[in-house]
Amino acid sequence: MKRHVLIYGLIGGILIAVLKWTEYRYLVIEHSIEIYGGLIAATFAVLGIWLGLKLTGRPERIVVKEVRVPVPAAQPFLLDEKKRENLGISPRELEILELIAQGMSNREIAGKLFLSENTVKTHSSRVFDKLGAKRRTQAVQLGKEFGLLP
Amino acid sequence: MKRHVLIYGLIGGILIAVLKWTEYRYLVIEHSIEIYGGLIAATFAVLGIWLGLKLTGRPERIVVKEVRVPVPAAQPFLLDEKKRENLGISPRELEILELIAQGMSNREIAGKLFLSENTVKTHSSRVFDKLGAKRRTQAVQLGKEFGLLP
DNA sequence: GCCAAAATCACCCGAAAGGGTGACGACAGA
DNA sequence: TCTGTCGTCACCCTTTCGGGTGATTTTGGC
Repeated sequence: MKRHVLIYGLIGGILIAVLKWTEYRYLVIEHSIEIYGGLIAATFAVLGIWLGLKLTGRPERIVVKEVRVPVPAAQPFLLDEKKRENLGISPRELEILELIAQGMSNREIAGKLFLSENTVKTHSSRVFDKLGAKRRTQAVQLGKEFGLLP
Repeated sequence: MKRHVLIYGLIGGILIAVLKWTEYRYLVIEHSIEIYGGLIAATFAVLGIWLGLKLTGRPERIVVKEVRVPVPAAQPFLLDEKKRENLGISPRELEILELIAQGMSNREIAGKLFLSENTVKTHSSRVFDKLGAKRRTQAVQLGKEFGLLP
């Protein structure tokens, strides 16, 4: 987690240096200040969002205490936290499983979660193993049966 | 978790110090463009972080005690035949899609339906095309949304 | 501060999936 | 009869998956 902040600062510093350098080259042009400011704003906004996403960390999920009460129908789906832990599936792994269930490829998941594709593959492999699935479609099916997916 | 905030603040302070230092060096030459850019950078960084936090914002909500565990509640599921024809999906293609949704591989489907694997692949390719899916997991997801799958 | 679990990433390799094309027979409807 | 759809199958090629192994870094609990 520390690394992200460091990277953030580093990139920020580099950007500042670059901008400063370009500043001297293009300052003569009219309205360049606006462009300069816009660039800074955009980059820092993106970086900030990235940092913010990183900082939010793991999605804490709702814990379900099982009490068997018959209910008519129509549930908004509540994650069976107990089942998840029984199967030894980590929150992150479940997160990957959810994205798989939405039909995303490993590469897309990696992009969405700011991960390398290899990491996504590791997570998915583990979750397949824990679910006893051989394919991602099967993992999704099993995940639904186990109450891990809506 | 608080430590990260502290580190971030620390680095922020260092950055501010550095900026201030450079400010003193160049203030006399170029009129406070650094301050301008720095301010923009800072505000947008903060804004971005805030946005990032808001986007995925959940400050560790936990625990729902005594949750009603829903009983099946008998949702019959009726195939949306109209939708199927709208999409131009043939019955056979839907049959393959259903087996895909159950997590079966092309080979397994071929075995179950006494078909060649190639045939299964053609059917699945066609159904993916008609659904606008690139992957079988996505096809399953879309199939459910379209009311073609339970 | 140490330890275990979790998360991250890399590399290799074989299997599975998917895209594209072409083909052929059956069958229904014009 | 002709045409269009459906179902069937083949071949080639690229991409994606999944298994296996090993490694480092974070994190949380004690």
